[in-house]
Amino acid sequence: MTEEPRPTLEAVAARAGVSRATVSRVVNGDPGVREVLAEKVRRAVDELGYVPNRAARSLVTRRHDAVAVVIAEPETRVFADPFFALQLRGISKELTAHDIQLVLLLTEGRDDHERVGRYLAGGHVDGALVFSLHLDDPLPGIIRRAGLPTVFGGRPGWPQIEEGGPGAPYVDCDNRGGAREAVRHLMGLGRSRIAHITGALDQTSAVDRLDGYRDALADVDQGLIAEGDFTPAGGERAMRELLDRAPDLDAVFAASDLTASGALRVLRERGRRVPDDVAVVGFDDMLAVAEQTEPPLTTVRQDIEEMGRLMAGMLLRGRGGAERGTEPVEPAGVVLPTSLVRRDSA
Amino acid sequence: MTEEPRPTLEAVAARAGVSRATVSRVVNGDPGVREVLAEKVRRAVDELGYVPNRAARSLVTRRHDAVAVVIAEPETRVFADPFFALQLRGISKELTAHDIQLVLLLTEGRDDHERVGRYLAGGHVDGALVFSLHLDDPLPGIIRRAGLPTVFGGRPGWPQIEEGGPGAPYVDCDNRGGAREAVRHLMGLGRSRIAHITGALDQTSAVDRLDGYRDALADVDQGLIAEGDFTPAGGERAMRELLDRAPDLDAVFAASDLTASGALRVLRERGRRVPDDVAVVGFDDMLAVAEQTEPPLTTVRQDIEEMGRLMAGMLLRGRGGAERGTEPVEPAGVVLPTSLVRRDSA
DNA sequence: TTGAAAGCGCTAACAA
DNA sequence: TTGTTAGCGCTTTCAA
Repeated sequence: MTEEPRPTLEAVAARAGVSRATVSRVVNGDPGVREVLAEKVRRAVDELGYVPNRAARSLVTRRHDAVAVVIAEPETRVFADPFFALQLRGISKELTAHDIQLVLLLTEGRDDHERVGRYLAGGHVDGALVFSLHLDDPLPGIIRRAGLPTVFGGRPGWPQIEEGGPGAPYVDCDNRGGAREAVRHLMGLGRSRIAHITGALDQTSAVDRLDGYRDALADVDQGLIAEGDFTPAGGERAMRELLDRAPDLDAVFAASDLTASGALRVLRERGRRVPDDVAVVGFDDMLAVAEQTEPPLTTVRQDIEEMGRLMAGMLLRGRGGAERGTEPVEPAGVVLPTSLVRRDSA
Repeated sequence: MTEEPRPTLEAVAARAGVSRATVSRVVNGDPGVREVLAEKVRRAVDELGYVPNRAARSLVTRRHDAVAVVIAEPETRVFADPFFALQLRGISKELTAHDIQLVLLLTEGRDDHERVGRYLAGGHVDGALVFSLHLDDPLPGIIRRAGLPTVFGGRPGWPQIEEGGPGAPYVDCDNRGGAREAVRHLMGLGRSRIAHITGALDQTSAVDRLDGYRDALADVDQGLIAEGDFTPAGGERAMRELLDRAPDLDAVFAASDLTASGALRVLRERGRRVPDDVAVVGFDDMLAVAEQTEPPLTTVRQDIEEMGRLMAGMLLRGRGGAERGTEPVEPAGVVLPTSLVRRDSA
């Protein structure tokens, strides 16, 4: 590693024939510098290829221009789906536009939680974007205690209103509304025995989608609800269960596209035609899945990348948890709309 | 943001009744400190909840304990597959074990290249792990010029041996060997008209898999090769082409599982039974795809997470590009073995 | 509008 | 073995 000493403020100042302070002002866009000098400085910066030393800057400003993205418990099956990739893209775009660095923290298991907690509390980043999948995850608590501005991805599992204060800021899609729309679509198709395969019910998204399903139905036949876990295998299992329990069902709303893909396989295996005998609607609009199933899947789309962008935006605009001074007026959560994408399965 | 001033070395030193230097030594594991004092210091650290200020440390050590992960051109279709998620997991695990931070840099388009180049050259990280998908990507060049230790994910597209020096370090799976094994497996099944749907040929992985296909065959019928692009749609297109051009084919080796899934759909549509009429082998062993196709896909597995871990390991062990002093003796690239996973399609 | 100077919290000689 | 001290490169009062 050839250690070519990179130019410092000092060097730029010397070259431009001004003081370090002036260079600093120009570099940081302080308007109180005569244009003649500013120009000189800019030229010197260019010629020398000067890049500010972030460490030195942080040391005095106590800012880091970096935020942590914490993805908790990325079990293979969950993490490996395109969800986080897209969300990361959205986040990255927004952060990049503001010249903020993205520090990625992946955790699995208790030890990691502690490590992450220490890191976040350690004051190395200016804020955090947190994805916590499970209701009983201790990480959100740890993070809140760290007193760092934070925005959550997905509605957090704990009660939003605490001690009169605002809840934790989060971004989510309208799981409940989307589910409602899916079921209503099936009803519009004339289906009357509409089953639901849930997601993993220790995640708010699954709970909300189940609630949406219930919303849409006048009265719900419990026998038409089977528990899944967002995976194809879970979808298969639940579909078999449903078919045994309620052979007369004529539609299925699955909590995810992956779930639906499993359900479709079982339906095919059992000789039910889709959508003729049984109409199927998924959730997510994961293209790699929804477009590839047999038949292609009608599903509820959520704009995942946009959710990421929004999370980052909220954090940067100071909507992160630990506010300073003025109490936040806006609601804690931002919920993005979903839309139904019609393909062939319903 | 309540700015509770976090304790400094100074504070710990005062509390422990020693000098800052001693505290620093203890914190950094310098053995030359009497156990009595060390213990006192450790207690003070605990009581105060002291966490070293990384900025201050970097400023003097000129190290950052941070590594950049650069993912170039994450077009939706490519980035959204589980590949990077898994690789990131592997990388994250290795870095975490060494208490190194992961700074994620996603790029799309020229402007970003420049920005990334500037960031890497700016000396904010100690090294970089780079995923560049396309042969003509300018990013690798930019990065090498930045003079930062770097390990590439996937065999880089430029010639490995330059001016007698070692090539750029990289980690890849044995694309060529895996392809060879896939084709030989098909031959072992008695197939004689084995077609190949390539990946995007501006990526080395696709080129290497094509070479492997050619290796296995005594003489290759060009009519049995169709160009794909790693997507299902590409697989469909290529499969149609092949079926028209060589209706007598009895096997297909697809450059990826996604490609294979498209091919399977066309085969079904054309009434060819798999594997009876046409045997199909994919590449990647992406579970979400390979286990879900109809029939489940026989494919070549690569251990993606392990590749990530290895990349990080190489970088940390100083095998990154810009060496200091001793010339690296090991070969530039590390190639991980693949293995054939048999399911039902071949 | 500009410059001089005082640190930010830490490590690393060097002395003791 | 421990302490003293001199910066690392930057921002930010404060004076000029």
